[in-house]
Amino acid sequence: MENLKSDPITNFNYFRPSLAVDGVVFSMIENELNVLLIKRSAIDRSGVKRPYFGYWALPGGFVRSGETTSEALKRELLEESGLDLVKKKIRPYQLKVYSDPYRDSFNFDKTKLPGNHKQVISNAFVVLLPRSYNPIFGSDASDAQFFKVKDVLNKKIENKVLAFDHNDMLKDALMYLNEKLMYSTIALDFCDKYFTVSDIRYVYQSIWSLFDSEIFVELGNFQNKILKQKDENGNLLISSVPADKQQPRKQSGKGAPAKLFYKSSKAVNFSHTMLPPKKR
Amino acid sequence: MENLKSDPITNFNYFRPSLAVDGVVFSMIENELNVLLIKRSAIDRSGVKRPYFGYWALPGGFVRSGETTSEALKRELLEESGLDLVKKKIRPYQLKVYSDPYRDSFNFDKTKLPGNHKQVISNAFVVLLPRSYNPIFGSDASDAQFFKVKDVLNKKIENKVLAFDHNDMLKDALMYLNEKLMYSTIALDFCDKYFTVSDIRYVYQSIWSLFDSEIFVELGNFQNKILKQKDENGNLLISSVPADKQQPRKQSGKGAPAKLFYKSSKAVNFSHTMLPPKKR
DNA sequence: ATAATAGTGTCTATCAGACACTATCTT
DNA sequence: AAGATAGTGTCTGATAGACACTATTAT
Repeated sequence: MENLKSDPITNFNYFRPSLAVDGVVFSMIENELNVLLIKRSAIDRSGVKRPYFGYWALPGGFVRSGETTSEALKRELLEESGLDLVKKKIRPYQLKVYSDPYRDSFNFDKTKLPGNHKQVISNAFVVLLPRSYNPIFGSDASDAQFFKVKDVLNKKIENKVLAFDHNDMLKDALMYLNEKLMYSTIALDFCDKYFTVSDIRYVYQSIWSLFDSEIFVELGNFQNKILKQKDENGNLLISSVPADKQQPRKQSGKGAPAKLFYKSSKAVNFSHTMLPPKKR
Repeated sequence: MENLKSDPITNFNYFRPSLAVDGVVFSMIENELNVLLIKRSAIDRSGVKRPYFGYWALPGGFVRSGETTSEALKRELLEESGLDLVKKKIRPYQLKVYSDPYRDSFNFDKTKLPGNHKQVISNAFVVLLPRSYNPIFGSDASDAQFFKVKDVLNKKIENKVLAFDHNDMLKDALMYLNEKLMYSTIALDFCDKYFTVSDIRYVYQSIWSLFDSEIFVELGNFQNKILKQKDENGNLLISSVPADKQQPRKQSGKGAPAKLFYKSSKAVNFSHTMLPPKKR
């Protein structure tokens, strides 16, 4: 009964679970939504492979004493994948708590008394990386890799599914992202300091496509709308960089070079709606 | 070092915090948003008053072994206030995790080594009660009472503030509610099986008023809009009860009796937007 | 009758979607 | 020149806000 304690007031036994964090780290790579996965490869002292050995999983780990869950996430991401959210000033979004006692089924032994199994409760986060910050992409021999979300959803990964309940976490994170895209300026999290309208448009296009493959975000209408977005004081959401300071194009590609924009400093509390197009 | 454990793989000490739940339970009482609070009155064995003795706090308690956080919340609400979410089929919404090591400052002793203080991590929920389900309201001598949210925000309660970080939880819950009102059909959670359009309108009116006292939800436009809300298959969000089955008015009041409506069974995934009015 | 609430209809400004057209780049 | 992407403008139908007007109740 190692994780049961007696409450001095109630005399009820309450317990101290293992508290974990997991991160659903998204990145736009070549205008497609990708998610960071870590290959599980731990073996314990007695030589036994740990649960879901060889499976891909979301990055994460256990919260330590004196840490917030958000701090734990940042530490684990740095350790497991080299992503430095603090340095890059990237703020993780709290997604949900996953607390089903059976969620870590390998650790759950029904024959034991309550409290004698290891119940792992996880606080999941969503992390959005700006376009240019992708220290992992390319080093293909690594345990940490980005995968196209579409491929993960279609089970086109080793062992088909993710470890534990990480498939649920991914789906919940996508729902979260889909909603936030519509009713906040979170799409700009995927952009660098300077960005083009197309950069934003592809964020919407790629994510909405996951929910409805028919959706097409028309370029003209998107520009018309996004360039006019203002807050209640009339401040524009994005402003174009002065003509003389326009940087050379970032991606060498065909077509005319796009104007560079920057996000208004007031865009934090920017209420804005961008709904998927309805056909007429 | 009672709540430190050694991880067999990493040799890192990780810890097992106390995991709590708290509920921000809202109820529309006389067309105003109210929140359920519990008066803290516990004294421990040695006769010492527990932290924030005499303060009002959100209902909640510790998660037990084998429980999900949501189950713990339901149990605590039943114990502390008699609210039976299971029986009434009311589903709590996960709000956030509060994990600041200093959040329970009375239990935090900076002179002790890390791991030797009691770090309490809480998973907060939002609960919306339907209009007619209010077993507490009226029994004024109780430790559990509903307060007008406006009064709590204006510190018009005993000791002015809530216990712990419950003021933050309340504010976060209001932000959550405000957003969900706009982009989901969550307002109907406050309604009974049969309800009037005014019932819904007052939900919006009272909550939006907390954010902007100028806001006035015009009756005619609200009716025009809400009665036309359809999902992608053309199903109406709410339908009127057939004329012969219209119940007698619930609240005796002035004015014409309102038609009763019911929520479409398909309203769960109903995407709908109801934004606060912009002046013209 | 009067006040209060419920409900419908209409006018108008704004906005979203479709799409034409121009501009600027690479190959 | 051809193809591709960027960006602007216009037409049209839908919608939101303002508000008039009717209906139905209690007092």
